[in-house]
Amino acid sequence: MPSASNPHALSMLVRKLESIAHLSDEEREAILSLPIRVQALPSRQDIVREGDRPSQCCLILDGWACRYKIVGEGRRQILSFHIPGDIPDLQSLHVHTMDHSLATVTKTTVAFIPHRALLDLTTRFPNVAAIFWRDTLIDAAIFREWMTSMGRRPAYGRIAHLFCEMYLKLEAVGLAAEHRCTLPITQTDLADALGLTNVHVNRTLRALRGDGLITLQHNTLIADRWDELTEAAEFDPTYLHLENRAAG
Amino acid sequence: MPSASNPHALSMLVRKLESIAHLSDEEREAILSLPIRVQALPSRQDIVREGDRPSQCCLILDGWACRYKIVGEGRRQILSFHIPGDIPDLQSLHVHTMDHSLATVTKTTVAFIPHRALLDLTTRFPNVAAIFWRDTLIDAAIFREWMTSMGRRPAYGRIAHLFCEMYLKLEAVGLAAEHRCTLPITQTDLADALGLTNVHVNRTLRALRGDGLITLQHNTLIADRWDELTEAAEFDPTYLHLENRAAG
DNA sequence: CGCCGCTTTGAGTTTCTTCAAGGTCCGTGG
DNA sequence: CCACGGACCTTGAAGAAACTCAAAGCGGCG
Repeated sequence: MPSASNPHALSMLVRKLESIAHLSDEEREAILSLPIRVQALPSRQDIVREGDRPSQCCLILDGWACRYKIVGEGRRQILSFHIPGDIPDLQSLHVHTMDHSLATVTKTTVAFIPHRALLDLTTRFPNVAAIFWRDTLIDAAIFREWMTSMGRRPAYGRIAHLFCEMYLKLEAVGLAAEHRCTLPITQTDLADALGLTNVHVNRTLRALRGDGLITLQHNTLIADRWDELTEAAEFDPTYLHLENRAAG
Repeated sequence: MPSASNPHALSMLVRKLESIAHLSDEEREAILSLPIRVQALPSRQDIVREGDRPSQCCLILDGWACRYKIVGEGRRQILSFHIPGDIPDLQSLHVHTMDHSLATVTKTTVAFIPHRALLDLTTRFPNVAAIFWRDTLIDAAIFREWMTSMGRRPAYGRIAHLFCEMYLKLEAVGLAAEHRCTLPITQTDLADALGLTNVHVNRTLRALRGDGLITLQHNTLIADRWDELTEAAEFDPTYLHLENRAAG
């Protein structure tokens, strides 16, 4: 269902950017008038593949996506999860060959924005360029935290840490509150994101539930004891650099 | 030993940037005339610490540095290694609070460049801004590859992969050739970078040596069988995005 | 109702860790 | 010149965390 220009779609991007930096009225207007092509995608579908040289970026409007790499025979590493407001392949503006793939996790609505329009925007508004740059830097900060989790946290804390992170990211764009959020991913996704197996994730989730830290059913996560969850995760939100919490 | 402006120092930065993008003469000149303060540091010394809000960036001129986080009691995760030409804290230009620390590995010479001078440079030369942005994006690509290693490669391939990466990074700035390079890090550093213990790294190195893939002594790494090493690592250099190999 | 994808559980195995003790190398000081 | 100390490397033995393989249970959707 292509759409020439849908202000509601781009307002998701504005909200995301305002969760990490300040936008002037003029900048907000310029972003809202970016040309987009809206598209609905089924779950589990590749959007961009490793080796591609895309000429557009992909803004998530609804649903979840993930970046991943495949190594060896069928071993998958999920590199990040993406929620509405994210542009998971923003790096393709300046790094032309994809070194990983991007796929939907759930049924997803995305908006494609031509590189040309984004580059033009960054030329006219250097401050918007800086904010996009900042967004990719926060992306990198999250990678660093995931590396730390995979290298130095046991499964229990690793899962807890991811839950804390996803909750705060969703909250920052107004998609979660009261320590409750949707988590539309399978245990196998979780395992591939955390460097574990689905079996071990299953057993560790049971431990988290047994300790009363979380409730997780029907794709809904409830952090019943947020403080204990962050403690188990050794979670410090600094790395998310959410300097301006978005209003709900 | 402060120095008002040392063209030799900044030529290391120019060489690094030219290994990932093209610079015009004017841009090169502007970079070479950045104000710097050169400083010699001993090994194992913090340069910037988690929580700091630096007002300058740090260019490595000689020696190695690393970024790291400490979690829990004394568990360390090394996030990246840095070699001459790198600006490991370039992200501090737009992400003001450090979410990790930066330290020397060996005796190191660094050049500090004020944020103000770098921001001014990026304002005057948007293309230089794009190249700096690109550099931080390649940084992120390397994080993704490390995540993939830690999540989905066993110790043997993980070590092999790091060796391939460091060799190519050194080669790209003219600091290595013929599958031989310096590797001035301890087995404990290696362990902390790869999410292993020093004991296990030691045993796995023995296996790599025993298989004839590498020679490693006196801080010198020789990839005796480069092709088998890359194969063991499932190494694909795409993620380094070395589009313009620097001449030696 | 039945299928398919996802979750759960069990049993046995591997990889990696922990703890502990020697060994080697090298710089420093007597 | 040699003894000493400290940092780093090496090795052994035991144990824990996580994996593999396999099967059964659950649940939502067509």
